[in-house]
Amino acid sequence: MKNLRIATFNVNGMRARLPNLLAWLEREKPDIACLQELKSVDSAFPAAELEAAGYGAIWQGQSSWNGVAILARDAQPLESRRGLPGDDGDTHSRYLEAAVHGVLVGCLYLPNGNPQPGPKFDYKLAWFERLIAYAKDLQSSEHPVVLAGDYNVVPTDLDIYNPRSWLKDALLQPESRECYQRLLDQGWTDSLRHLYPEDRLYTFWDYFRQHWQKNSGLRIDHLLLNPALSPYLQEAGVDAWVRNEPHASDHAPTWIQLGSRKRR
DNA sequence: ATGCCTTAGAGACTAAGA
Repeated sequence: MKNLRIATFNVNGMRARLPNLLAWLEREKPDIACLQELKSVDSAFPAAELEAAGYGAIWQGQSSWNGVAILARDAQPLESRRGLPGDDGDTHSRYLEAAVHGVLVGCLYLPNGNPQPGPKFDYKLAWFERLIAYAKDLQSSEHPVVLAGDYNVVPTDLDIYNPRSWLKDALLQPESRECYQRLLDQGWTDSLRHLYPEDRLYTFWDYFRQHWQKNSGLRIDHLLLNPALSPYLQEAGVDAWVRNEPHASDHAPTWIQLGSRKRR
């Protein structure tokens, strides 16, 4: 495995965030970037600007909400799937998958699920079940696979500054956490948690109550590796500086560095 | 229970986010 950096970044509006996105790509130069919450239609995707920055892309847009994309540095992602199987009536743009730089990359935007209980929470859990069912074959694949994106799940209380005011939120519900754990139990590696088992690492800080300034964050953007890929995990982190920029998304890019197989 | 803030897209506001 050659050195490869794979990142996931919920941009929260592609149009509003394009300058921030380009500045991040220029500085960090990820080889692969999974984007979520484009909030714009396919025809508005800034393919030319990304091309000029050195990135090929595929995207699945949607007006106003959702939307996912996969960017590849000096390459064109080879699309292998758009949309999860299991519900032909699901119109949300939340899953895109491609072969890039020798890795199969699943880019996902899992439903938020608020308010709960209610139909949105039901949709979240149903979508999660479809992901778990679909991920089973990817997990056992002999090809390297990463499932990267905004999972909208705070896996444990270590992944949030203080759960107290979030106890009724869909991101912390036992059902949401149970789904995430059941996905991991298939044999996926949660990259950041694997490398930093006891650290408080956040990927999202909401716009309210000066949560960024107080580092009141949540870890909800995850990169999951199958056993064919996990031996090559070398480093992982969060580009928190992006969250501190003017006009920032409420998420920061989260990344892994792959390289030669780690000695054990 | 809700605001706190920000986005998109419509239309002078609403829905949604997490």
